[in-house]
Amino acid sequence: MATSTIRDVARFASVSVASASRALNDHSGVTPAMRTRVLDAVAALNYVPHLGARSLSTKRSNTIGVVLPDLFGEFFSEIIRGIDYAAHRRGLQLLLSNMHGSALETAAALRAMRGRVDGLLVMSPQLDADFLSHNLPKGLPTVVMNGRIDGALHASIAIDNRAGAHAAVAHLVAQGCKTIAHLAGPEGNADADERAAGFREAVTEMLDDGEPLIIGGDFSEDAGIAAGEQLAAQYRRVDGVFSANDIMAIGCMTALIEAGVKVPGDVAMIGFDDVPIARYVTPALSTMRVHIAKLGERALDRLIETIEAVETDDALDAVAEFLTPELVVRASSARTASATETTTPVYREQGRVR
Amino acid sequence: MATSTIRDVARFASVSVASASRALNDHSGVTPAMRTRVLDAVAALNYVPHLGARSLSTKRSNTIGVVLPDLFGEFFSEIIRGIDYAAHRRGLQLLLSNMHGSALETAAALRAMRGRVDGLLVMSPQLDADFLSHNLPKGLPTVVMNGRIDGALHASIAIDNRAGAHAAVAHLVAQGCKTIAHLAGPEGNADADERAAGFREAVTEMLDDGEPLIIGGDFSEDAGIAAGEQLAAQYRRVDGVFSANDIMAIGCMTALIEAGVKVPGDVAMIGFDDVPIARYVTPALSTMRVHIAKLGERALDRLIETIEAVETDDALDAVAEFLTPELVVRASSARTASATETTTPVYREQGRVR
DNA sequence: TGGACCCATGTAACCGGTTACATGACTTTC
DNA sequence: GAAAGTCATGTAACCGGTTACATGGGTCCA
Repeated sequence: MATSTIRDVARFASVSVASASRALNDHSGVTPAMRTRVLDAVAALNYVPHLGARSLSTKRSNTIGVVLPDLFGEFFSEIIRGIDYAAHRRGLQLLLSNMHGSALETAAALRAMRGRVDGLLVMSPQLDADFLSHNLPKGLPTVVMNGRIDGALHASIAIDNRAGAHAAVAHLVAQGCKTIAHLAGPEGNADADERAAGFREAVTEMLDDGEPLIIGGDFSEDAGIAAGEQLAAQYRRVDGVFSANDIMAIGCMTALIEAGVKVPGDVAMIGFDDVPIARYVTPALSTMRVHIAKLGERALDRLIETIEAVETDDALDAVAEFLTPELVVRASSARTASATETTTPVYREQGRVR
Repeated sequence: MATSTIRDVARFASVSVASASRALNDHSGVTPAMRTRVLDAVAALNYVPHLGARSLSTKRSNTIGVVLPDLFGEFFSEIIRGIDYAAHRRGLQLLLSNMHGSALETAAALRAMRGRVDGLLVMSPQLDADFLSHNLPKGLPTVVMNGRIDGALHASIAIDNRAGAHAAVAHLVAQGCKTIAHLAGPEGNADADERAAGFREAVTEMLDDGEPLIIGGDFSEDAGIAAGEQLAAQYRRVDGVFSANDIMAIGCMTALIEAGVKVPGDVAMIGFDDVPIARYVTPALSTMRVHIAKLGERALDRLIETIEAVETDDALDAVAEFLTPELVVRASSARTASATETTTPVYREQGRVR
């Protein structure tokens, strides 16, 4: 049985297509008799509306486009979860497009959204504003997630990496650290760069000797291990490490401990992200928790606002919004017995989580 | 500037819409002159084709619908990653629809795919075949992932949970375990039920006393902890535990160790899934690795085959395909020093992974 | 030179919905 | 009882593409 159209339904019920459409969409001014006739026909023919056709004429797809770069596992699922949660509440669907690879391909992915979505959520830590404004289908409401701030062209929402770095350093200092090193992420990655910048600022601000000590990395566990080995071998003693992400922190810890350096006794360690593994390693890793699902959720909410603003012709200026990471203190940074200093927003765990 | 249509392009280039369309789609029989005129117009107007309209007339959306239940983090991202990987290779996009909640809602999600996708990937460990065949838009190629086998109605692909359970039990037996308990997942969940069934079979087959010992659980860490406490307190000594998933296994291990029971000394432990955390806990958790990304990838590949078969009117019967989990031996099950028995497909790690 | 053929281009129908507007039956009102 | 108003229903245009078929200019060959 070929799938049936609304005209089939209309014919079967001996009414016009307009009436069928009205009955289906609960329009006002439809006789109960008419409604039941149409619905009977729908049931008889097992009719399912063709949403592509519908959105062509209504100019509404009830779909949000999501364009993401290649993301590390947890990050990806969490951001989608957040977006999906907010989308689901509103009966929206998600058109997903991962962009592995070239800018050309990314441009194609963005174009491919035209006429299929009501709005766009783009995450592009490595793409600049210029590229975006050039390749985004004009007139499509867009919210940029976690990207470089682009001069009020689009609404954006991002992690406040600088503030996070500050809080991390402040915590280490409060633990009594005097010489703090930063294990950096890949250069060119916006998050990594901002965390490094925040680290520099915080260190020059809070420590006297103030020579910002930065070790290169690339977010991988191996980079962390390399850094740990390097630190262990080094003459100059570092007593605190702020890693740009948790994975490197874990690698670094492993290498340090293997080399006989005590964590947190000799070196206090703090990461960034709060990946699930962080609380399972030994010692459990202190970190700056990034509520990544919330980032996605908030992004979708703002996108909806933007879409509605466009519809009502309200000018809504594209403010940048930030989510502040929260300090999570665990064993890896507890150098002093009185490790109960309170830095800005502190989340202290009681026992097991979840 | 309102976004322009192909008619605008045609007008601007002073040609017909048909010619414009042909030029845009690289059809044969288009003069180079014509082509450049059209492309110039496209550039001048910054035209981007409306893919919704295109798919309406071509009956091809180049999009695959993906309907998933609420999934635990890693699982979700991995399956999407696999699907995306295979989809990306073919220039396909993904329309994502998570179904939290009711069957009614799920039915709606499935219907909402009509006219927007070329095929459907459905994962439904808790839905039965009847429901599916009733609510899937008829005539839409579909592959069921990890669901109950439904009598050749749709192609399906799933984890071979039975085989996995067998392998796990066989491994424990090879380690010298005499009394093995199964920490089960939630009843009604297909994966959980199959793993429990496999456990029963394996135990009655391999152990003499053969009374299958099953502890209820729900895949959560808390359930694992409860089970661990129960086991530690119990009179009858269990010397091996096969948990229906890793999370419960970890909880169980934690509770056992806390109660003074040695793992693997007193009780050998093996999980299922191989979540990333498994290798970070102490002792590292032996488990049945499920290559979940591959499941998604393979599902998409098969969906494409199905779609192509439909197009060429080839009858392609709906075979069920299985992915066999591989045994990963880590510390938690290494009871004997000579813990080098080889069960079916064994993956033995050398040092750190990734 | 004229008919057959080729081929680039144009015209218009179509995909499957929605909706502005026209129509006509039925009330209401004086 | 006719004019005005209401309201359910139908007709047809439209959303923005693609494509079957018609058209007509040019080449080829007898």
